[in-house]
Amino acid sequence: MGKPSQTELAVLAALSVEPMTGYALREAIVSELGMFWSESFGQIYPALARLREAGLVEVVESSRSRSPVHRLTPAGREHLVALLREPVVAAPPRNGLLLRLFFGGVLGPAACTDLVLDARRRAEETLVRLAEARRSAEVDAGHPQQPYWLMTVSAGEHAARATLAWAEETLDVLTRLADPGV
Amino acid sequence: MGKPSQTELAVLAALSVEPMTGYALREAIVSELGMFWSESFGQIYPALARLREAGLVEVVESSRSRSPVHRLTPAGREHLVALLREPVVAAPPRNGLLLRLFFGGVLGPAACTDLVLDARRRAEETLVRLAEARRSAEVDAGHPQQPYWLMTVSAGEHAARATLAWAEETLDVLTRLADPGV
DNA sequence: GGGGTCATGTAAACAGTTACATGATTTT
DNA sequence: AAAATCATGTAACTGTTTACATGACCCC
Repeated sequence: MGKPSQTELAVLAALSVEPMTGYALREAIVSELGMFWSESFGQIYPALARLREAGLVEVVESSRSRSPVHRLTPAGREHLVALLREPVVAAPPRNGLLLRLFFGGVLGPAACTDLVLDARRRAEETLVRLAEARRSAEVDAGHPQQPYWLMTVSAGEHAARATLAWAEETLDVLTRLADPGV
Repeated sequence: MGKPSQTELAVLAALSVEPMTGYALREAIVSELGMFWSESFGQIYPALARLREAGLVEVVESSRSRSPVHRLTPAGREHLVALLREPVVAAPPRNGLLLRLFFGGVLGPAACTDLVLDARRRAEETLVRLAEARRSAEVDAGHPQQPYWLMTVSAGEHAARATLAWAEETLDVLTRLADPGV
C-alpha cells in the first residue's frame, strides 16, 4: 500500500463500527461524520480496493444481495489504531469569508454585512443540526462510545456559538461604519 | 482565462494594496493573511502568468532590480470586485481531531486527552499571534481598512477562545472517563 | 414495466503542495 | 569571496470532486 491516507483512516474507522458496502459507507460518513468529515465515491471505492489488496479489509458476501460487504480484518483493526495515533494533519487555512472581509474596503460595508448575515444564518442552521445530533446521541445513553460522540457535538456547538457572537459584534461595527452619524 | 480561481482572487486582492513581485506576494499572504489563508509558489507564479495574459495585472519594471513587479490594471480591479462578490466557496470539512475523538473508544481516554491538550496548546498559540496582529493593526488607527482587519482578528479570537472552552470541558469529561471513581 | 434507490466503478478535470533547478542581489 | 536572501519558474505527485456509464433490485 502507498502512504497512509486520510480517506483510508476514515474508511477503516467507519468499518470498525460494522461491516458495510461502499455505498453504505458513504451514507454513514455523510450522516454520522458529516459535521466534520466528508468523502466522495471517487475516493471511497479506490480506497476500499487498496485496503482489500493490503489485507486490511475482507469481503463478506451478504445473503440478501450480491453487493460486497466489507469487514475489518484483525490486521485492519491494528492498522486503524496505528493511523489514529498518527498526528492530525492540519489543512492549510482557506477562509473565503475572512479573505473578503479583510479587503472589505473594496466592497463596502453593505456587501460585508450580507456576508456576515450569511455566516450567522449558517451558524444557526448548524446549531439546529447539532441539537438533533445531540438528541440522537443521548438516546444511546450507556453506549461506551456515547461520551466521545458528545465531545464532537460539543466542539461544533462551541464553534457555532463563537461564530454567532462574532457575527453580532461585527454587524454592529459594520452598522457604525456605514452610518457614522450614530 | 479559465474558471475564476481562489488563488487568483487572493493574488488580485493582495495586489490591490500595492504592486509586488511574486515573491513579495507570498510573503505578504503568509504574514498578513496567514491566519486564514495560504498560497504556495507553485500556485502564485502560474496565477500571475494567467492574470498577466488576461490583462488584469501588468508588469512595472522596478528601478533598483530586474525583478518583475506586478500591478493591478483597471480591468484587474474591476475583476477583483466581481470575484469578491461571488459566493464564498465552502471547503468540504476535514477535521482530523474530531474524527479521532469520534472513534475515541478505539484509542482510549489517555490518547484522547493528549489530542485535546494539543488542540488547547495550539489555540493558546493562536491567541498569542492574534494579540500581536491586533496590536499591529491598532497602530494604524484611522486607516480606512483598519476596522476590516480587526474583524478578521476578532473572528480568530472568538474561534480560539471557543476551542479553549471546549478543551477544558472535554478534558474534564475525559478525566472522569479514565477514572470513574471520582 | 417504470421509477426510485442501491450499488460499483472509472475518467477527466481541478486544486494544491513539494521539491527541484537556477540564478541575481545583498550582506557580512 | 562566501553566505544569506530574494526571486522565478517547472515537474511530479497527491488528493479530491464531479460527471458519467452501468446495472441490480424493489415496489407500485
